[in-house]
Amino acid sequence: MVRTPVLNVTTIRRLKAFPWASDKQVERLLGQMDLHHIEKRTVLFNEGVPSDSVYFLISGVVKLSLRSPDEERVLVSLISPGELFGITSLMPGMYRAFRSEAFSDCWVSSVRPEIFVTTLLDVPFTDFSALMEGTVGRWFALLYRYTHFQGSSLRQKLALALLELAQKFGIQDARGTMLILQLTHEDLADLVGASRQKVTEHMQELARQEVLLRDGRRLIVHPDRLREVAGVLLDEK
Amino acid sequence: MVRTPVLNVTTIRRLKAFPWASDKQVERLLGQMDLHHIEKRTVLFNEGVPSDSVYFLISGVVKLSLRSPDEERVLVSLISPGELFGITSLMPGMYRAFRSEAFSDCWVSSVRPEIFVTTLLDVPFTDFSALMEGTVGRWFALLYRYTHFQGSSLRQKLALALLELAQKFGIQDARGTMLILQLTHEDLADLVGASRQKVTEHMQELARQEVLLRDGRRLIVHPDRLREVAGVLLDEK
DNA sequence: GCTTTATTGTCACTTGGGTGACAATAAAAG
DNA sequence: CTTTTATTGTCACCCAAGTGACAATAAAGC
Repeated sequence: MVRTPVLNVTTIRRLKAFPWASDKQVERLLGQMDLHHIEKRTVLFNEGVPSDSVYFLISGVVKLSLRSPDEERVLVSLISPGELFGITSLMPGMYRAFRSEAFSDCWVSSVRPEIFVTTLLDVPFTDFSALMEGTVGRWFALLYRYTHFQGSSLRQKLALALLELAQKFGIQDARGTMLILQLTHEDLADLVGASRQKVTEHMQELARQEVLLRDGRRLIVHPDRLREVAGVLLDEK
Repeated sequence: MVRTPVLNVTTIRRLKAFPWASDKQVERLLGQMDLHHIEKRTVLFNEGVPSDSVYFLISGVVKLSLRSPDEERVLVSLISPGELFGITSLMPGMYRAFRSEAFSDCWVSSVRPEIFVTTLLDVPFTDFSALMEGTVGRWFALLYRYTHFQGSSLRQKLALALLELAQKFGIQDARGTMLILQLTHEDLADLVGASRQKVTEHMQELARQEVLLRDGRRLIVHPDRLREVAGVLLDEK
């Protein structure tokens, strides 16, 4: 039989979680948190599902992962006791980017993000959430790209990088999405961590397959075909 | 001569920045923001310096980069007009993780993070800042690792990953920092995006060089030597 | 303890992408 | 327009890391 851990202010302090919060705030938060025992290998949430809870790890280890284009699993991070995770739920309308599963037997607690924020910070959740999206949302997009670089070929990395550029710098054009940016192959190489020469080769290959085309030194890309090449079944905004 | 852009509520709305904020809030914020013209290739801030301002890009393109172990530049991201950047300043005591420089001629505006937060969200900056650190701080650490993976050898990636694990799961031991975690070489391979076999080879090499040692299936590492191997001149917390 | 299963160690072979070198263009600068 | 400089294209060669295959250990289960 497993002994249920005590979840009180002392426990929280020992785990060095929320060091800035007052005892009163922590107590109020604890009153709203539930407690689950999760057996090793159990999946807490999968990538793609709506983000509706913040999780707090009390004991054990939680693993965050995603699947790469070749069906391999990329281990993104291991969560240690005292850490919060699943924090995409602090931004509006987000979906889980990673799968989380118990790496060992765990005790986990969860809260609705609105309660988490309003308890620890005296501010409406929607305001906080919107500010988060406007600020750290970009970091998250970056993290998304970099984690998906793992286990991808140069070709796929290029497609992924161009996709991000298209979202940021693209304007609609009769022939596709035009990037209003003067990018050299060297810039692209620095972006995906490759050599200039190989980028040239792959860009030509992509042009030959009509995934993109060059108008002088401007690029026109086809986001849907890029998505196909990137091999990531991403439905993210 | 360059024409100074008008920075008013209409401009902000056109750039689709802070869509959640009221006209009044935006106006108050604008009153506190300054305006700079930055010429192409000018460095706004370098990695390692204290983060003390939030930046807002009005026009042009800003480039975020870092230098890899082999002195190459990794292009982390290109910022488009309407985006905020330099947001590590929203967390306490942070240093710039990336260099930011003008990729083209730019108009940039900056504010002190305290003013930014208190204007857009009615909450003390220290509270907000602490909550940010406790939540998205982890994302940032991840982003840090992944961006530094670029242009690193497997050996360096392993060192970097082990360093992160030591921070999370390490306890002091007479022989170094012991990881209280049962990690297989396959787990490590998934973490750094490599094959199991090569990880085995490199781990042996690292053990031979006394960067780490194995006690049964537990790892004991030397963070300072790992840092050396990682080749990243990181002084981060 | 003994058997089964998971993990580690080792090696030969293949391959994607790095490197250097140089030609062919295309932009800038004058 | 012409010269200079930056960018793109192409190739041969090399190397780090992936792959498959199997032996050697070490844990875990019984």
